[in-house]
Amino acid sequence: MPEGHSVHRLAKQFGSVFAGEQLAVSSPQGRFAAGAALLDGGTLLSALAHGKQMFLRFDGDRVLRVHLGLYGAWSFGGDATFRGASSIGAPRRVGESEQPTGDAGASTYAGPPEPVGAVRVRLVSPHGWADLRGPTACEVITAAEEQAARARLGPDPLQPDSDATVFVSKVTSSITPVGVQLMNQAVIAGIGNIYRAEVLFLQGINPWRPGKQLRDDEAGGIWADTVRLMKDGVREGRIITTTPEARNGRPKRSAPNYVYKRTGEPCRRCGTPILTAEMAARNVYWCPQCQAD
DNA sequence: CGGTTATGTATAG
DNA sequence: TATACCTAACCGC
Repeated sequence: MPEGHSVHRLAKQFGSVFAGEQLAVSSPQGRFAAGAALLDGGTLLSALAHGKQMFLRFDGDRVLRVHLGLYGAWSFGGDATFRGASSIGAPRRVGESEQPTGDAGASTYAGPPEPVGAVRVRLVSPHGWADLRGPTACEVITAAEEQAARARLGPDPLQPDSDATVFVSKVTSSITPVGVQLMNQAVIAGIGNIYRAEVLFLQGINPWRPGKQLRDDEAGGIWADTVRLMKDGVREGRIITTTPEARNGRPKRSAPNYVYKRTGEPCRRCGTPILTAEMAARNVYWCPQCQAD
């Protein structure tokens, strides 16, 4: 998926283009017909991202909980109030940016297009539309259930009131490798496979090191760098972790990351070939020199 | 056109 | 640890 930064961009977008609007909700694909009927005609009050989950709060104690999973994505279109709205979700290539959607920001908006492909949910306001494809989770819950779902998540580096000490104490109290813990959404909410690899490289920490062997300041460094990287991700709409110097003058898209998906290629800092291994069913990447342990 | 791949998670065993 | 979920782009034939 789409790591946490994408979900925060989505929540912002829903808040700016749909909040306060009455929405027609449907499920062109049919798999969400019952849930769509519950929401149809409701007014969107607010949108919130916590980690990789998004909560769209409607009036009448109705909340649409969406988790994009590995392949989910939203696309948008509409009149001038939708200017800048992009398709946000699972990119298909490393470093890919969000794609402008068909008629987002059109000066003459004539309503939503015929649904293309498997559209699980379609939201339509007087000003535009949003289509959701391929989510892992998509359900209508209550505000109380939203609170319960959020209580199962760890602190989100992108929420200003998140408590870094909660993350630090969790990660340092378990012998589980730090690279496994960073993918555990109950430890820190929003990190995915790219941020895991990149933040551990930047902090010079081997993914296999047990959490208990991290000093508090090392865990705090992981948190602080994750906040920085994910804020950059929200701003850019892509995960760019390399500095211009590390890219050696090359464009961001050709060298966006230090280690992610660079198996066998030379480390951008020391030239040592990047290693990869399976860790908790996902590929982890690291530089054996810069992240000796 | 079929096989592969993906920034994720839940569940079974 | 393995598999299911179930979408779309990409690649090789």
